[in-house]
Amino acid sequence: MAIDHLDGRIIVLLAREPRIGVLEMSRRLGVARGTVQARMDRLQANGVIRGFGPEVDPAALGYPVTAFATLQIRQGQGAGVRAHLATVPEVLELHTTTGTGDMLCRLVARSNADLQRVIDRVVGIEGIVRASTAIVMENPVPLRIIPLVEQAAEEEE
Amino acid sequence: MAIDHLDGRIIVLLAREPRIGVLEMSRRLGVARGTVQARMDRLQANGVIRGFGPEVDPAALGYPVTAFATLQIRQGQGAGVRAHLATVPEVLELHTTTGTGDMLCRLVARSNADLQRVIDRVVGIEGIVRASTAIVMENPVPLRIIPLVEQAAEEEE
DNA sequence: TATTCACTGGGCAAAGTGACCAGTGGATGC
DNA sequence: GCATCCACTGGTCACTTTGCCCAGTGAATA
Repeated sequence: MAIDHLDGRIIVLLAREPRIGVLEMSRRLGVARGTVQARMDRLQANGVIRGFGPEVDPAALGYPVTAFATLQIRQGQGAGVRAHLATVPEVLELHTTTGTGDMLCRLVARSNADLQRVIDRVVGIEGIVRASTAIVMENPVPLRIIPLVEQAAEEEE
Repeated sequence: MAIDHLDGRIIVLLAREPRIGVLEMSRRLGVARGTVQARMDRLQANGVIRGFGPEVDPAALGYPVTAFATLQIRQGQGAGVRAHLATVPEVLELHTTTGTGDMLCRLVARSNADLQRVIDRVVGIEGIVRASTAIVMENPVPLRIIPLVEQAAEEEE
């Protein structure tokens, strides 16, 4: 789906001040309220904006340790491993990737010691051949989308 | 920060129906409006809820390819590399991890072919010794937080 | 030329918001 | 035992925003 400049400004504005209302947005952007409303409906209908869920900080919840685990899966065991990992709350994200039948998952834990428990639970299923874990120290670029939105909006001018 | 059962229910409710208002939440949860309001203020003040930014789907924006790149950095060049990667819109996320002075970054691209351009741009700076990239095929567990919130809430009953 | 489409600017009732208030019950400290 | 603190309740208030409607305009398209 193509995004124009106004769409881009709407998304960026939403990202910067999420609690802003449609009326206030229309004032800031200098367009009619109905326009903003229609654009937002379209963006959501097209799946560009998936939702407005609360961004929860795992660290504030007591899970300050983040790690990425690369898993090597035995042929044909992928489905079982996926289902297993989905049941572990500390698995925040799971991807299957190219390479030697690998998966990559994002984990959190209460401490470095606790991470051992999480990993034990993660690998506690048939089908995982090998797991290698990298603990996150810093997060210089937290998950972001604004630069990409701006680029996408410019390309459709 | 400790989270109790009511906090947990508030977050889960918000995650499921993000556009819900304080009044409607208080009705669903069976508590007074002021209580929900006070809890939300506290959750945000404590950083548990970071915000309510729109969740934008890169695929819908025209970037359907996701990849993770592991970068090996030459000693002492970390700062420069970080700054460089922050300027690349396709870099959605960057972590420094344990291991041999490594970084892990999440990339998106318009196609597999376009990924080459993105990677060239990523590694186009002094200080990156080696980059290995894994392309994401499936995403069986998209970034989620609800199970963790529920676990954290139960532990504080 | 006729039609379609996005946008404007306006108006309406209904609902939600932020801000208050007094009252209640439980836990804590003296 | 008693006073104090705190979170919660249930209510009010003025104000703003929402969702929904409308007719009119200008640009692009058939």
